[in-house]
Amino acid sequence: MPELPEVETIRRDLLPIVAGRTITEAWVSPNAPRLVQLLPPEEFCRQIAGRTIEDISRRGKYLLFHLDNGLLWAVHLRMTGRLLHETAGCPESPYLRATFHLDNGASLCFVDLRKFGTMWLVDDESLVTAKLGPEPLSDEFTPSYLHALLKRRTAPVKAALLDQSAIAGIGNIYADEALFLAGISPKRSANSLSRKRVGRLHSAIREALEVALGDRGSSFRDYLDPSGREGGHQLKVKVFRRTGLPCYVCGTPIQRIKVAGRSTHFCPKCQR
DNA sequence: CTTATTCCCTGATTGC
DNA sequence: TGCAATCAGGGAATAA
Repeated sequence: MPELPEVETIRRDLLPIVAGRTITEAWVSPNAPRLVQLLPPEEFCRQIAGRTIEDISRRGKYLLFHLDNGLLWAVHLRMTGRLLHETAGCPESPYLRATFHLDNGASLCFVDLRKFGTMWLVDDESLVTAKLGPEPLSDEFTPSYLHALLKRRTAPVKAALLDQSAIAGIGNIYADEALFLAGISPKRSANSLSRKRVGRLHSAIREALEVALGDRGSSFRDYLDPSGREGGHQLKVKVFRRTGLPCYVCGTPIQRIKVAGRSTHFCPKCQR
């Protein structure tokens, strides 16, 4: 599940190898009817062909390719999407959903087992990212912002962290990790946290994301970088998918419960 | 406005 | 062992 650290790793890897490259031909699988949003797939392919990639940015979990005529190619990998860079065409795969051939013979190959991934070709970024909250690693994301946000919510604090309109880019892995680092139970109602605890949570969110970014993200099941390599942070998580294993701090077995409809891992002793 | 639920999709996992 | 039911999960849509 690519979250902010994984998507940012993809962005950083791809930028130097595709910036300045022109997409010579695009193909979308007829077996991926929901992949391309807002445009018929044929029209999407026709419009993106001939465009040069000038830059790549990221907003939350969205990867944004800036094209030479001002159009934006936005990609969301959702659960199982991968954007692979191949130097000699896309290998056969039953899960290959779209291909983008470049003018140097390389290709970007969109592979997505579960077909939840989506992409857009738009002239206005806000058509895709308008509802997103601030970037958690930006100056805009302050302890005061987080405090005000949590104060008006009665849902569990984890639900607030997963809400992309509140904070952009946190998913199930880093919500659990941040709450462990902050020593806060994922079940706690968001508005019950003191300002001091919110301050700790703010730092913990940044810590969890920055360390994971340094490890090139986490590969629990599906995530691979553009070269097909795994990230490294799955080996360092404190609670995520460590159900029954001892907490690194106190030795108490890590518990798994459902919060906000998502499996949630936490230490019942360290997180109150 | 917020919150809870359902749906999409398919391989992996669980349960009888 | 075998096969069916359930799970996993981001986010849109829907309902309350």
